[in-house]
Amino acid sequence: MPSTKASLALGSEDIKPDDPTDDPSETTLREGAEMMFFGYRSFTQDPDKILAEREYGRAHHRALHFIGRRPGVSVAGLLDILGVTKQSLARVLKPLIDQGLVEQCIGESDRRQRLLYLTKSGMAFEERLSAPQRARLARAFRDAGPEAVEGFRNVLELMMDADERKMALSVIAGAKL
Amino acid sequence: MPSTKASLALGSEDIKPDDPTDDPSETTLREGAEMMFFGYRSFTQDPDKILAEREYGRAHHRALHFIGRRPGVSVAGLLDILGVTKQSLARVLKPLIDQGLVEQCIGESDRRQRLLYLTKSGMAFEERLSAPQRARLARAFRDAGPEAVEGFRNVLELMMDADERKMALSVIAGAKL
DNA sequence: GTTTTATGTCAACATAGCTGTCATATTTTT
DNA sequence: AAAAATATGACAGCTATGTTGACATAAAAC
Repeated sequence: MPSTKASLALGSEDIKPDDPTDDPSETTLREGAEMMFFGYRSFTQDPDKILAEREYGRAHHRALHFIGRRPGVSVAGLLDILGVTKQSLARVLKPLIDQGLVEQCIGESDRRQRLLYLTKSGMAFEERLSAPQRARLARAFRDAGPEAVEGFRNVLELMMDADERKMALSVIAGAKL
Repeated sequence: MPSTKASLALGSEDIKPDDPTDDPSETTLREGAEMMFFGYRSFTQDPDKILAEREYGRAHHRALHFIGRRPGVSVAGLLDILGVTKQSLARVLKPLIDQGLVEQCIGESDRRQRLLYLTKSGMAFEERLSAPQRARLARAFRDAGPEAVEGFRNVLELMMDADERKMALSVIAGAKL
């Protein structure tokens, strides 16, 4: 059984050798899936703690984040990004508006639209939520090195279906939807 | 403004140059956080569809996965891995036991313990859930290449706090908790 | 002027996390 | 042997976040 690459795992499902030119081994895949689970849990834990102080949840952070990223996004645009239903978003958006973190402006070209912006305090709260998360990411990126970051990014990008990838990359790049 | 590295992003928060010897830029961090969000959503979508056929959810998949990974794990051990409360786990575990996917055996050394195992049909269903997820991961890993996979793994690992990392790696390696 | 679109809202439901309390069986400690 | 600690199971009740379907309104498009 020619295993050319030292593997961290001691698991028993490894039915393929770790030949880099071949498909990834079952062990590599299982490890990857478990890293996704544990890594994502760590990734979200900092803002979750802050959100719990008020009566907000992770969905509020996501809305604040993407409104901050795309000031003037329409409700429909935000629905596309978040991938939830109108009602799920409304339940999150309403308290944010009522409590002065998000502002609605009527669209200029289309007055049916409600374009969304963060207020000053919305920006401040979003910053407070994101700061520890970014610090965590910064530490991981710095310690892993730029090549690892590139690999991390590429794997996540390739994990998406074509449509989803197109949408995600356009959001990340800041292009208009 | 010396930016030595072509960046995908057109965003405006980039206040530091992309010097690999320095801390990651704000743009890199924001892109990384957004990739985590979009990537994780893609990662979970395949099993979610299958789970929805029955009255199961993502939590059932996680329980099946880790019981399959560590046959004979105790309830307390599974609670440590999943990081949820006893009540949250019980609500997930009970239907799985009732419907014959998970089996409980009384511990030999400590008869208070209920050691958990997948039944034949539990293994089959877990396999059915994981197959499309692993296929998605395999495609991403193959297309990104082994170095990217290593970077992906390292970044996720470094994202965890020390305690969490220790636990996660011991689970992934299959060591006893 | 009719139709389509963008948005908001209401009711109702499911999943999945949480806390707190209590019960039971078993092991460990005194 | 009695008491304390542990492992598990089960109850009630709360929150957050997702879902569907129906309906209303305002503005745009035809």
